[in-house]
Amino acid sequence: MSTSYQQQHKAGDLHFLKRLNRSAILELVRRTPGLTRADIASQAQLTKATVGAGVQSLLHQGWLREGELLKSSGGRPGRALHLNDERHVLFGAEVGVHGLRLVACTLSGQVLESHHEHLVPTTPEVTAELLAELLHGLMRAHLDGNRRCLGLGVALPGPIAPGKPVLRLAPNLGWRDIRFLDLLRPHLSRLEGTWLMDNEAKSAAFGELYFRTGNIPESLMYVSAGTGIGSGMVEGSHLPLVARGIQGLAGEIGHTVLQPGGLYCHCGNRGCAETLVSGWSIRAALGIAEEEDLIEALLPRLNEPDVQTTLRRAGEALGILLLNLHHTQNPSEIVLGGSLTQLGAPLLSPALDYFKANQSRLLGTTQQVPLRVIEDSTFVAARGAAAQVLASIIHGPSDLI
Amino acid sequence: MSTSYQQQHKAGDLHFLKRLNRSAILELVRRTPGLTRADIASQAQLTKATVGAGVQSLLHQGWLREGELLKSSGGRPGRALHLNDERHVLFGAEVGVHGLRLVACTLSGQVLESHHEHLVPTTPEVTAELLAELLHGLMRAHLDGNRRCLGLGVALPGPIAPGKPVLRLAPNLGWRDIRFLDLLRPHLSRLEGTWLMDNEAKSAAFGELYFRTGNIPESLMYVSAGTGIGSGMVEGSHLPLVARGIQGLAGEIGHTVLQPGGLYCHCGNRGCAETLVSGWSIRAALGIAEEEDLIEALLPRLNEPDVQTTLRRAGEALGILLLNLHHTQNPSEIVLGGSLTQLGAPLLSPALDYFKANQSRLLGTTQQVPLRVIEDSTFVAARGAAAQVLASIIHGPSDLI
DNA sequence: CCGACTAAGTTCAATCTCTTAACTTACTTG
DNA sequence: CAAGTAAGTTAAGAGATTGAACTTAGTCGG
Repeated sequence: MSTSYQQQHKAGDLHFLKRLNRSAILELVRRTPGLTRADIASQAQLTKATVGAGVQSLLHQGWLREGELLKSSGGRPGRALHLNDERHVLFGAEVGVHGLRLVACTLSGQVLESHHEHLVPTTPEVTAELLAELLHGLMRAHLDGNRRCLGLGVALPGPIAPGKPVLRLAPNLGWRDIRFLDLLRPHLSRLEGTWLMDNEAKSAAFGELYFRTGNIPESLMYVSAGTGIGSGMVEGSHLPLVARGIQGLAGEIGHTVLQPGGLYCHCGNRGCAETLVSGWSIRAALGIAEEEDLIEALLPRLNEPDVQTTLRRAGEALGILLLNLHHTQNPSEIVLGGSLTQLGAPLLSPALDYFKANQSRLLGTTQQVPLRVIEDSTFVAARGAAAQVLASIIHGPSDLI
Repeated sequence: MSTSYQQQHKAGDLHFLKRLNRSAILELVRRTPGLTRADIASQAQLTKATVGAGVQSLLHQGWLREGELLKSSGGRPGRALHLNDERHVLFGAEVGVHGLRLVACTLSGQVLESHHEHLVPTTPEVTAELLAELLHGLMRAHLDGNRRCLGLGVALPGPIAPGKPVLRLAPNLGWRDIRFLDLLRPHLSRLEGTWLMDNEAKSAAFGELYFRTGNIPESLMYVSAGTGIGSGMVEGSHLPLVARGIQGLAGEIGHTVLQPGGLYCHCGNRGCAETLVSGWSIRAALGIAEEEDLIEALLPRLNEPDVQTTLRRAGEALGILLLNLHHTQNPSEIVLGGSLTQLGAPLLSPALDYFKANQSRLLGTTQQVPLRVIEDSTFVAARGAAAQVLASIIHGPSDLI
């Protein structure tokens, strides 16, 4: 699992304990807005006195705010506590194959502003400079002296070296071994806080789990179907961890083999999932040029038989892929995003049908794993990267809490 | 991930902190035998005073023992610390399709005694009674008043309901929804400590990672190739967590689809990995009856062309399975066990060759993921279940530390 | 309208754990 | 054999949580 911010703390002192309790309080309110001090005390197994002191300091530092007085249940009514969305800002960005996406968002994950710049990234250096410029615009608008910047997260379309901020490979950008944050830093010296980068599907998965309130799934898998196909798995409701693998290859489901002896993939192997379902394989099957936008080109053609056949076959492969993930990692919830979801039923129905028909074969349960499709996932990864910044501060070694 | 013993502690008091530090000290010595108090202090970021007090209490309770005086490096020589293997005992058992396996082992994972009872389990009740009887033998031999029993772990051949001690399904035993510990308990009232049960591949994976000393891999996947085929994934060197999934289906790689439209599997779906590589599919392909021991039947026939073809095809499927796991979860290390490994090169060479040939395609690195084959994995799962007992005590809410 | 009741939140002395700093122990080196 | 160095111990002090008493702020019933 090993997320970058995971505490190496095997042991701790009193200061560590204090921070642990502060972050536990903050987490409880984050996940269940409107909790009272008394609720926190009973849920976190702390005394009223400790919670009182902790809440006091979190209020003072602008992490929490007091809300309405709750209905009394016979005694003194409790005071609702909420995240204070006014005093901090998180920045998230995604470098995609077809553009840059940026968000500024609050502690609770509310997007203050987003921006989508359509372009085909060229070199890492030029892309970093452009992204920095766009980020400057967001910073000007939201760092007005009232808000403190907590940091920047960048999502990238490829595996990241674990432990090091290095993009190992982005086949669809033609990039390899890029220290993208280092390219960004000279242009953004005034952006303070935590800087991090991650794979886009992993950032997206993290954000989808982390910003949720109420009933939190134990784990969540995000499947990103675009030019390539990748996934991110997040587990643990308290401190969600992202599965990375020793080389950052966890989630490279596009290169799992579904058809032994099948078509050659750009990775050199045969029968990879991406040869069956991916933006590039659909382009290849239908002869759509790189310059054209795949979705725009296909949406008017969905009634054509060859388009339908291609999408149905791709959808069937996607269904198998989803079922294989179910039997390999069995996430509590699957979220399907990426540009291909915009193609709708012709692609998705065969996938969802296969998954639904087969997911309960082993156990014979009626319990179904929820599978949610996000039609517009434009900012999901960028927002997820911002979520990772917040988590790194709440659970990491930072002293802001 | 969510192992049963994972602390729900979101917050803690001073007593919790003390236990955390004690368990950190114990973990450090466990992973690096021969550490001195000074080494622990620097590695755990604690002061000499805290470590001194912690070690004192762990010595007193029989967890640690003082060893030899180390070579001085100019000043007072440090005193080596080791796990005390004399004062505690862990019991582990596995209910397999072809027999019961039991071990008694020490804190450091050393097997004091093991027993393999060849039989085909009948009903859960009868099996539990027999297992209890065999365990009584081990208890008599090793609970001599000098040792305290820390608990019992039972490994079972099927998915376990997460959070509940229920075996959801064991297709090769014909069992379903069995509370095996509840069946065992009436016969073993004198076996004190933590009781737990888990899937055999998950127990095996856990034990292979947990009892290792020195350089610990960040994660480890155990692939169990026997009558069926399953896997277990463990991550995190400090507190290793076992991936289970929301229904306990994580690791059911035998039912990932490798051949769309392929043969029917007993689960009802088509083209599952188990239809290509598993004890039962090899039996089916070669017409070997259930009554015969598969390995004994095949070992003399390895030169026959149809046996070679069958095993080569199965091996190729196993290779694809391993590569898919590499691209889905990317473990730091893969361990291959289960009875089929005894078939040797005819099955394994195609698998290992395919994996080695393809694992570095994406990144183009020279770094290879180590893949180790265990020829005799008889007691791996039982010992792993014992490891899980130890972990549940060191990291769990128990007050023995 | 008012007093009894209940539960939320606060205050403060007590308790517990870690830390700092001085001290003791034990071996190496010249 | 004395100086030097590092391991390990001890005792006073600092800091965080706790428990109990207390204050606050509602509801409920007469």
